[in-house]
Amino acid sequence: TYTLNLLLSSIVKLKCYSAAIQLHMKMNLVGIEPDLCTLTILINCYCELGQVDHGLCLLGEALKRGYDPNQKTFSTLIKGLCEQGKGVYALQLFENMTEKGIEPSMVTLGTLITGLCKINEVGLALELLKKMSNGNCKPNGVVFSPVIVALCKEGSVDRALNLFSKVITDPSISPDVVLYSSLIHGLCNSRRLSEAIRIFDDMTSQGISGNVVTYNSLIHGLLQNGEWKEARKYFDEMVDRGISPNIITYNSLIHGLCQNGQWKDAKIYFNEMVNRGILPTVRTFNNLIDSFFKEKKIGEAFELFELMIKTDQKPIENNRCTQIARQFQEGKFSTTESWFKEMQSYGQFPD
RNA sequence: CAUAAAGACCAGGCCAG
Repeated sequence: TYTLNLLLSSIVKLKCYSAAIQLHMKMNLVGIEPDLCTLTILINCYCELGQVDHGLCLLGEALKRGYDPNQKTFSTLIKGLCEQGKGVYALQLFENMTEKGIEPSMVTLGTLITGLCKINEVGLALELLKKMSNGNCKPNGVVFSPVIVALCKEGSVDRALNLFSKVITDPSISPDVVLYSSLIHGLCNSRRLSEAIRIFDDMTSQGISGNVVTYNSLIHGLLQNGEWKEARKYFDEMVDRGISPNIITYNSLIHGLCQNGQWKDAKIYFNEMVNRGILPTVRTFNNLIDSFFKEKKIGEAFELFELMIKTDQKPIENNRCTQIARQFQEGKFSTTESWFKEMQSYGQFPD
């Protein structure tokens, strides 16, 4: 059974959920009995396949076999219920487990809070947090970041700020880089960059250093706000501090620089990224190609389009620049009129 | 601490407004 679980676990890591379920059924026929861990893995599989009901049946099976479902079993189900939009049932299950004498762990609480936030039930999440902070087990820092993210997303940035200041002044909670980054990201997306930077500086002075995600949010936010020089400053700072930019950094940077008309720099970063061994994704290509078309750099755009195809990437369908590039490929722009027309759809007039 | 559970970052298209 131990070996079976090991195997199931790696199958799940590959996201082959139905394969895992089938394997379990076969092994069951051969007489290998599932333990609680097996069942928890399978519950997760059913949840991922959108079949929470089957997951609940497995909880029943666990009970029938005399197993005591633990925090992990319940967390898995709670997550599944939330992902199906059944936040109320998730809350019920959370309360049920408490009644049964299984103390929810921080992870269980975090799972529930995250699940509720992701289905726009921030209200329920906040209510639950309030109840929990009056109880015996105080929420840790982790459970607050999904709430902050959700509040920002729904536009209640000020409420997020409020909650954040309560959290960081609470002596029983030690804020971490994720908590700060969540707020920084929310502020960036609301174009409140000076506040984002202030929080970033606060974080640094608290001895918490930003990581690649923190910098990504800032760089992206600055670029969306037209502050591309600032964005490059943070990019340099990040590299100076020994933080390696990742594909998301480069995609944000390239896209943002293009939007700000800095396509030459964008191309430099594209080359830098390749030199660093970071493989451009189809997004990277699309951003650059799109921008080259807009800049009427047809040759460069087409060169990249071919490079994209050479390096494995499938062009994005339903996309203006893919369509135009294809038509180039097929030699459809033999007439100036057709080209003219296509380029007009870009809001540009060919020279 | 083991085989199972929680938080932050990137383009476009479509639909809704």
